[in-house]
Amino acid sequence: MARTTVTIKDVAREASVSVATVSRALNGHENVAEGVRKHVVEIASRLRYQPHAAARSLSSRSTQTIGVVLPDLYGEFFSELIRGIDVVARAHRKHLLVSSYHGHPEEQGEALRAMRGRVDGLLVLSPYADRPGFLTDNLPTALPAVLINTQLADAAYPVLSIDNFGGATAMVRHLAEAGHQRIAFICGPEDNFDARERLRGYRSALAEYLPGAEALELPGDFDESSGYEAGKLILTEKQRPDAVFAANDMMALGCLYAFNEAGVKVPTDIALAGFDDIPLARFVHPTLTTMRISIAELGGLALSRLLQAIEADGVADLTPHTLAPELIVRESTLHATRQRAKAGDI
Amino acid sequence: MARTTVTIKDVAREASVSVATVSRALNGHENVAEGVRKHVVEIASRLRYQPHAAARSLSSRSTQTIGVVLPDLYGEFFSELIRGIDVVARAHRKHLLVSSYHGHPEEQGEALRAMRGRVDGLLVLSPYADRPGFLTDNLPTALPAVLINTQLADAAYPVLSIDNFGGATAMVRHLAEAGHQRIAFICGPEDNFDARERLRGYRSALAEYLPGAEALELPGDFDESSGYEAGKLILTEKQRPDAVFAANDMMALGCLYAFNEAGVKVPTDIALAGFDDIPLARFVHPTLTTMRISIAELGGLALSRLLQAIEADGVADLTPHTLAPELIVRESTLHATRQRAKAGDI
DNA sequence: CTGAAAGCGCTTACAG
DNA sequence: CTGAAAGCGCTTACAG
Repeated sequence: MARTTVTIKDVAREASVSVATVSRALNGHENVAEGVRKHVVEIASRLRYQPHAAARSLSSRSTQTIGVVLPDLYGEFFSELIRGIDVVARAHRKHLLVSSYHGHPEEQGEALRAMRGRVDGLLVLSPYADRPGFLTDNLPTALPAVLINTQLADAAYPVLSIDNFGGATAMVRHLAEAGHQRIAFICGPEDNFDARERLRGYRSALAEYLPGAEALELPGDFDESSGYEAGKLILTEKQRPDAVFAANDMMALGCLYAFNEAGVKVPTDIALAGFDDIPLARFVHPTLTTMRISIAELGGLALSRLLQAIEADGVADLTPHTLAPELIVRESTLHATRQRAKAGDI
Repeated sequence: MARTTVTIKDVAREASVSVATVSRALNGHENVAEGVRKHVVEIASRLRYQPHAAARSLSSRSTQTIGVVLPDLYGEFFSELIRGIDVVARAHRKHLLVSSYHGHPEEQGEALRAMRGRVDGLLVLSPYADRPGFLTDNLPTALPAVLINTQLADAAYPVLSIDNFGGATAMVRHLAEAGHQRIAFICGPEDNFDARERLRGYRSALAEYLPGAEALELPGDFDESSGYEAGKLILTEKQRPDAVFAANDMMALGCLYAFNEAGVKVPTDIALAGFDDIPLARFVHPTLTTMRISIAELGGLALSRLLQAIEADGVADLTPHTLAPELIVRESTLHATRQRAKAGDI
């Protein structure tokens, strides 16, 4: 295999110059005679020469790639996040090395450590980031990193996140102002930072806007089926809630399905709201009120910040950056008061 | 930055052995005295030594990483595909370098070429794969590759794909057997291989099962909104179809929304079927009849095949492998004849 | 079982 | 503007 591959030496020989000159010519350095440059470029392309990335990385100490370490690669959230990262990466001609670890701290530690020599910086979304020593033990020395949706005791790394707390608060407030008195909440996974923050927002807003109202919290895991189960559970409550706030849209859709099945009308019998504003939120019947968060933007901003840190030779701007979700009112909460849906929705 | 990083030399010095011995000890070679091995391992871990991937790749001629080149990183399909690939990659402790090119042939060519020295093999999903010379011009020499969902004139590379043609045929047959006479089809993007195959299947099955029936093909691009538009268009047909087959579920959902909006009942007034069996297909009302395809499995199989080729030093098994979709009958086509939904659906 | 040395394919001061 | 040489951090025959 190696035999068939052309190296910088082959180009140098063919062009009758030194490998140093080939390197300079191909990398666009100034100090190469124009004629020589052209000649080298031509030979290189004729030979289909492609620099060996590992060799280049080793000597230039730069990989032109960014490591992205996530709990999972699957699902709307990660998919969107990766998309946002990808857009910025492509604009800067960076490669993306992705890694998932599916919830094992050791596995993630390993994933993090294995990044040495592979990437110029790291984007990490980790529920373990706040464990004492986790990051310092596992992040390769001197590798700039930006954390996403993470809580961090000390500001050792830049953190970019969604204001889930504020978003949940705003939704509860919307429901309360619409006249709902008994608002149930379908929780997300307990080990999920966003989910915890949304729950915290629900509780806090309940205390603020509906003092004295009892919290009704149903378990959920962000999947439709858990929303479906929660929906069925809600219908068995002796004192049925008049509104349901699901910690994400997928669960809201599952819940909606349970209501449909039972003949319970949304929003006439009960209001329903989600979180995320996934594309389908506007295609279900009734259309779903939700909080819009721009996951792609989050990913893009995180990478931009990381790129800055890399440029600055590892010196990062540690100011935390928080993205505010936007309330999107649609049909599913439009009963009590006559609010109008936002324009722009189909 | 470089200063703070510990290399194999540091470990060797600290352990009072040669770098060669450190290398052998850490890589689990047999020919190292047990005591020495332990000692070296201990020093290495105390120093938090982590081998530099680029250096290792360069000398061992192996990167332990797989390149995944896709049109896009976003959406249900790619997300699932990456997930399937990820599972197998993790099992084999391979890293994943992902790359998207959003429809530009030149950009994809560049992405492909840039893989030299970064990966041990390539998984590629490309609409340009059948262009003469595209692959040979751009695939780094001697890099094993497996193509996904691609048509290839010559069997130069292994190809793994979904039997979209067969799936579409089966769906049309299902609709025809249920008594539908006039079946409309909402197409996917023209440059999409799966979409073209499904269209081909629709046409072929129409000719076979409903000879004489007129084909009614609506444009679409796999997004909900195009399905919504197609749905509205269908309702304006002077001779309204009694069934609609959308080239994917997302469009079927958009179409369903248009029908709902117009007060047209599914399946009473018109039957509706999709393709893909996305999770939401069973959560809409009515639940959606569709063809289930296991994208994750496709990705996993593709990587397994690639891993084999790499093991075999680039000698690949060129037998094409095709995954058959499975017909999932749900409520949206359950009018004309009294078929029962498959068990296992919520 | 161990070390010295060559080599992987580049880049980059250093001279000229 | 150009080349010879050192070096990036590893691995792996080759001797011993």
